[in-house]
Amino acid sequence: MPKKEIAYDTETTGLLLHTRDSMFSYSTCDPQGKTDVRRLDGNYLRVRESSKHLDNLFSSHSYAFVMHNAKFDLTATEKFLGKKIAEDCTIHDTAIQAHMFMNLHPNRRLKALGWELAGIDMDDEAAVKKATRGGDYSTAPEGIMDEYQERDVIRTMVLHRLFYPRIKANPKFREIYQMEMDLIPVTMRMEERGFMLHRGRCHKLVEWLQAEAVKARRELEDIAGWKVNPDSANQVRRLLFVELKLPIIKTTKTGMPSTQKNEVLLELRERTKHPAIETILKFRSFSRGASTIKSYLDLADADGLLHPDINTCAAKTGRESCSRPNLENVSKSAVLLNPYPIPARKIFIPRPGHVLFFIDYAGIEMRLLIYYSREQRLIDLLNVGGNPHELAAEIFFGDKYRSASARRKKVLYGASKNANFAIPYGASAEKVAEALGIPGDEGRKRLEYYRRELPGLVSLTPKISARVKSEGFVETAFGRILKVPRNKAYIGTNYLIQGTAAGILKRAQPRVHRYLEKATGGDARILLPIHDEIIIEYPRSMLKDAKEVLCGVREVMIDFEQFDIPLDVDVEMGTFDWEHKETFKIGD
DNA sequence: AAACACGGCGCG
DNA sequence: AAAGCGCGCCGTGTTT
Repeated sequence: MPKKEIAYDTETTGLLLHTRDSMFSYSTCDPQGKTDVRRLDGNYLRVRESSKHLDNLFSSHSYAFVMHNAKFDLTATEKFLGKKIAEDCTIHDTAIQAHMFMNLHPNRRLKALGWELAGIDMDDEAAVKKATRGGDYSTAPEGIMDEYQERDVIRTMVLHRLFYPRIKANPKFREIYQMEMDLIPVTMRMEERGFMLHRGRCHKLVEWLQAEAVKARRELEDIAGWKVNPDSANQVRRLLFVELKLPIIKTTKTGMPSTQKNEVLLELRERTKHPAIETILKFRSFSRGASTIKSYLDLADADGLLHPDINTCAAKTGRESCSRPNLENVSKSAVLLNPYPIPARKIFIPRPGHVLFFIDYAGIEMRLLIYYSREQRLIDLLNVGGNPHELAAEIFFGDKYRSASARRKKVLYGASKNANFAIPYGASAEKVAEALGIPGDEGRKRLEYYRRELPGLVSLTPKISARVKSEGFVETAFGRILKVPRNKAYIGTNYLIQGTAAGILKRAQPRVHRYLEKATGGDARILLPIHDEIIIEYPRSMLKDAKEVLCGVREVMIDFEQFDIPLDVDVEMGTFDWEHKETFKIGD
């Protein structure tokens, strides 16, 4: 039986649904534009009446719910009703619909789209903001909220009627949209489960970092002779480039001398050895680390669990993002070029009785570059398990590479790998030479030879760029259209690779979720996706089966018929925390 | 007090 | 003309 489409929107006291906030009202709108606003607060009779209505709405299974950011409304509703609903209800998401046609749009908020696409005035939001004055929306006068909520469901229904027919009309779009809808309940279970913090370790680390930051700041003040704030780029500029007269290495987009770490401070440290540089590097790293970890503590629930907001359709390329907190950028203990790394991954631990598994796609970026380049020699190489960077090293350095010592080989291999990534993205001969660590004219020759050997990779960006200039978009292997700014056509290569990798991981997640459900009864669960990897929490009691289970996970992750290159994953296990990983062999 | 732009920085 | 791109979050400093 066809379901009746109904727009649905919830109002909550804030954004942290798994810790402090909750839903206090909701609204609906039918296809004829008839709206209904109901409060879940106030007197007992009203609460009882609305709760019953809400429960019936989701129990009847006769509606298709149209939402803008469905994951949020579904989470709020599940929390309120105290039961799972996401898996069995039919949903639409106008934020995801909008992304499919407007991936470059800077602000896909409901209000903005309603105004731009349907001329619906945004004054209702201003009225609510004014009425609440810093408090949450449950404190606004109900009359003002009624108007606001009515308009929001109308906006949602209008957007749906605008976008959805265009999706329905195109089989590829239908598949992509369905994939996005399938990802929503799976993502909800990750957010709900949460990632556990070791709070004792957090406190210790914060204390140490704060003390170190204070020390570094004092050292800097002694060197400078005034109270320079190392967090102020302006003050650091004055110290380094006016008072100490150090050379300006690069400028910011507004033309000011830059003081950033990788390209400026580390270079200045190398060149001048000035002690001020060291204290700035220390202070910035330690103080940033302290406030980041404090924010983790602040966001954790009573059990020490972090429940991030995983936005499944955030980036212009179709990638996901993560916030409150962002668990995609938790710093590692050691990273090339970082003299003062913060070991933040040590404070993330598996739940008691569990271990972590990290499953990441092996070399997916290079594999996709090769796939899109149509360079048959490299496609064949991947299919026999060869290493494209090894081949690149032989092309660049020939016998000099083959007969080098193991130590020297490593250096040449690393350089070749860098150049091998630079070239398909359109690097100039100068940049290739720089990557290889050889003079410019020599680089030109090597690149010429590389072009004769592997023309596909060299012409990849020029080809994509020409296409972007004429069409304004790239199309991934899954048929997703990604608009690319025409005045920066060369970034099309990046959009294509990043967007395709995102499509792979997004399709993998529901498969892995279902597989783990079947194989472990849901005892092993996905905690988080991070662009080309997923983190799984796995019960120790089932470790004897882990090899087999992870083989199954691998199978479903690499099963994509649209590619004529093979995909593969690397598996690591963390018994202690997110930092300490060891290779986990699943092969025979 | 709140909103914004900017520079800076972590990850993939 | 070009080794690239994508995020979220922090603190500073200014504007409203």
